[in-house]
Amino acid sequence: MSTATATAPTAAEPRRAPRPRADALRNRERIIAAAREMFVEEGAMVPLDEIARRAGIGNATLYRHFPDRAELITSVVLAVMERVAVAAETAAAEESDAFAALRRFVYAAADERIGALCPMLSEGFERNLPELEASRDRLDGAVTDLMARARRSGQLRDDVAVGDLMVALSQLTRPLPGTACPNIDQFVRRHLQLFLDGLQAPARSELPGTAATLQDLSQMQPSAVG
Amino acid sequence: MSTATATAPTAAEPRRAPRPRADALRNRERIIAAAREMFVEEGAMVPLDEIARRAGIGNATLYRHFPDRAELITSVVLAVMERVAVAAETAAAEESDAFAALRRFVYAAADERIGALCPMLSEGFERNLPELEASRDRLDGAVTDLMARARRSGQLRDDVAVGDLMVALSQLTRPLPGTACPNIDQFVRRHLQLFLDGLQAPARSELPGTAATLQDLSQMQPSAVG
Amino acid sequence: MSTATATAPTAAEPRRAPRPRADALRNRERIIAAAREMFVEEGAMVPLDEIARRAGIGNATLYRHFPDRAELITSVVLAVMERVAVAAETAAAEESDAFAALRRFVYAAADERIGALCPMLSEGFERNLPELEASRDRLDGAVTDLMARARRSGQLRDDVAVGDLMVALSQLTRPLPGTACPNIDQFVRRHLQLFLDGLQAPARSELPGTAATLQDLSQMQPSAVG
Amino acid sequence: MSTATATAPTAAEPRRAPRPRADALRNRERIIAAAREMFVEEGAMVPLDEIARRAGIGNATLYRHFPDRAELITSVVLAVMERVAVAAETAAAEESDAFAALRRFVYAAADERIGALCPMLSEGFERNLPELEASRDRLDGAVTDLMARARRSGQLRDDVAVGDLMVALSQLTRPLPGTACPNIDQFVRRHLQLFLDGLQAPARSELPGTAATLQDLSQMQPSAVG
DNA sequence: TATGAATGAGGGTTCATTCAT
DNA sequence: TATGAATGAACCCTCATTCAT
Repeated sequence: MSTATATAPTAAEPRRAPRPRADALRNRERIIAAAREMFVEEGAMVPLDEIARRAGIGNATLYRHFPDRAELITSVVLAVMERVAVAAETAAAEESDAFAALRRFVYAAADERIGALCPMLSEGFERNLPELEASRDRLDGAVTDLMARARRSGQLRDDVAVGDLMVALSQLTRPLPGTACPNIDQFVRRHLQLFLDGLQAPARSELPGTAATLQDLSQMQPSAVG
Repeated sequence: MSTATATAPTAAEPRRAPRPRADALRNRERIIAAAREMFVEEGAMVPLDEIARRAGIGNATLYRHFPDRAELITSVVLAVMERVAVAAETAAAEESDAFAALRRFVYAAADERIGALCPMLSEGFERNLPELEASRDRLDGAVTDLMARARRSGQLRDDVAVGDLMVALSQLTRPLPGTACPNIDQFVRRHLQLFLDGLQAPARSELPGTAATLQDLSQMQPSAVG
Repeated sequence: MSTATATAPTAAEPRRAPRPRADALRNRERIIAAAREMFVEEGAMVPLDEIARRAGIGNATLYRHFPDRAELITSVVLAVMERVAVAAETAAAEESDAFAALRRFVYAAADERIGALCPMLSEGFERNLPELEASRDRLDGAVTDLMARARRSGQLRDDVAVGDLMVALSQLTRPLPGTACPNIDQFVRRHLQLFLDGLQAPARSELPGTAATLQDLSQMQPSAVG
Repeated sequence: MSTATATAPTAAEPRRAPRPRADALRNRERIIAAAREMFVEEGAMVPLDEIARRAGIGNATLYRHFPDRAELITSVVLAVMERVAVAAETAAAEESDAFAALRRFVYAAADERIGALCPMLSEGFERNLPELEASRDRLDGAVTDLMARARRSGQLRDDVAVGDLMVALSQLTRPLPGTACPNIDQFVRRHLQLFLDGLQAPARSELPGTAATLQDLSQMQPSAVG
């Protein structure tokens, strides 16, 4: 990326990414914010024109920034993942009790609408982009640390891994398409808490199957569909 | 279902429902079965023509049986709800241990693809149809019984209600649209087990909000959307 | 195609092309006719909606018959090629003088708007469809015969082949996109006549390059485009 | 072009055209060159952004020089017409035999991609611009001279005029849109030669219709289109 | 002036729904 | 009744053109 010299292009580099314009950047952020909201509220299939309208821009501008829906979804996923990773790191840093930190992260992730990440498990989603893998690894690392600490303190059962937490968390907070009823949130909190209780040590049961990391999830290939 | 008596036309009602033909009934069942499969595999927005094709009938035939998508969804929800209610009753009848019965129901509901019920929470879904309410009450009653019994035996925490279980169950087993990866099932089992562990008494935390019945969920009105 | 038994499907063939409906066939013909006119008048890039409107049908109906523009172009090319082949055979049958037959064919082809065939030389046009090859071979055979006869009678120069005639004929009669000026036709007649005069024996010059058949033209692959 | 004197601002005309900057002129030429190439390769409907990119400039710069596609086409037509006129004059000057000069011109025009002139016959093309008429007259004059000389020498038939030659020449060399197959050129040479043979005296037939000048062609108004 | 970005209008295509056989 | 066909509305996307840097 040559970030150091990026702002001073020499004659040897003729016109290479000549500094993104301020309003373009602002538009890009607006689009991602609008898309995140609408993905959460309406599902990943909302008309892109609606997103553009919510972002207050023309439809073609959206296409300039994100050539197709996949690109937009990827960018939203990236943005959410970053925010959730930050939440995990913040929880670890600011909470002294290990399980309290885990709980705080879970609620923070819900607030960040982590359910918006679920399109990344869909068919056709490109899981292997470098940026995405980097962000995923960052999130994975932060949550792994949170869980390891809780496990060391004897509060988290041994037989669960990051994948268990993240997928259940995503599913439990997943938005109902077409349902923008705010009441649902209070129920989600209860489900999360019950799930957290189930995560506590000592384990009250033996889990079927095996634990999974985020990488495992990323590797899962969707089966062919007729 | 009780179709035998319900449709028997008396002499006083001249031809109100002129006897559904055998093949028509078979078609109706085929459509519902195909729709349930495809809702689970592809989401509730699959093209109706695809459902018709999977059911092996013409598209217009589908419309004869179900005038629009909502009708079809309602019928599928009804069918699933019936099957899940039966599963609850069976679990109660055949399992001696109260929490084992609850667990068996949870897994049976997962097998019945209870996640396909989630469209009933969507905007535009008509929750107040008599048939639907009857079926919902039956399911509610059966699960309430299961939970009451488990609570009486001291195995289920006091602060949870049917709505908590059913919504979380639906969410955790909810299919990923466009993702037909079978691996996901093994993870779902783990999540359900962890959730069940969180349901056990003694309660390991104090739940936020209040417990909800299925009736409460049905009353929730989706907020207006621009 | 099993045309003989097509109207009486046995139980052994469950629903295989259950007889095309009369109005569907009529629509198909209307679309092809409208498309041919508009391709000739406006070029191959006319909006398909315009074709549908000219054909007096809805736009989606056009897509039911021809899934994309390529399919439609292929069908139009086929139809024109058939008509032109018939014209060649008719000219051969009804004209006693060999060169007169050739001339009659050339003018008939112009009247059939053979210039509408030119899209078949465009990039992305699928040249290798069986039906297309059959039609092309029929046309090639008919014109080859016409030319052979004229050559035997000493009226046609030896160094020209079917490809020379057909491509020049297509180009000279090619419609000007956006130009529906009828005056142009009288000029086209002059050009065709001049070209025919150039085809007469004895040859007034030595032609560069080599003669080409229609097959040769079909084999030409368009080079990659940046 | 006579740019030197035409744009020299006198003291009486205060800054009517404030001296075109060197790089602006260079850009203008680049655009025309790029447009000519792409019109020939891809047809007159290529996206203007593509032309700008091929020319190595921004899209808005193209619009500064040519407010719309029509202006650009006009300029390209002008440029090509100039080059073809020069070719005609050169052929007349350097070739002693009259018909050889005509033949040389025909091939030179093909090399100059005279087929790129065909948009000038399209609907919406503004034929009556002074510059265009001047250029057209120059070309007309040069070709008329060539033909007159060949006619005087008894090598060119009497019943053809400039319009016959130029339109046929344009059509026969016209590029196939989307087809950049180089093989076609060898065939074009054959067609041109055959056409030239048809032009030779003595006339082998009587031509239908009447001969046309370039002016006649310019006068032809496209008929109204639905 | 040259440029990247923004935009609205329009074309291609799909899909829920209706029609006619 | 069951069906293939027809339809228009809506979505995605492109492109000519304008705006702001």
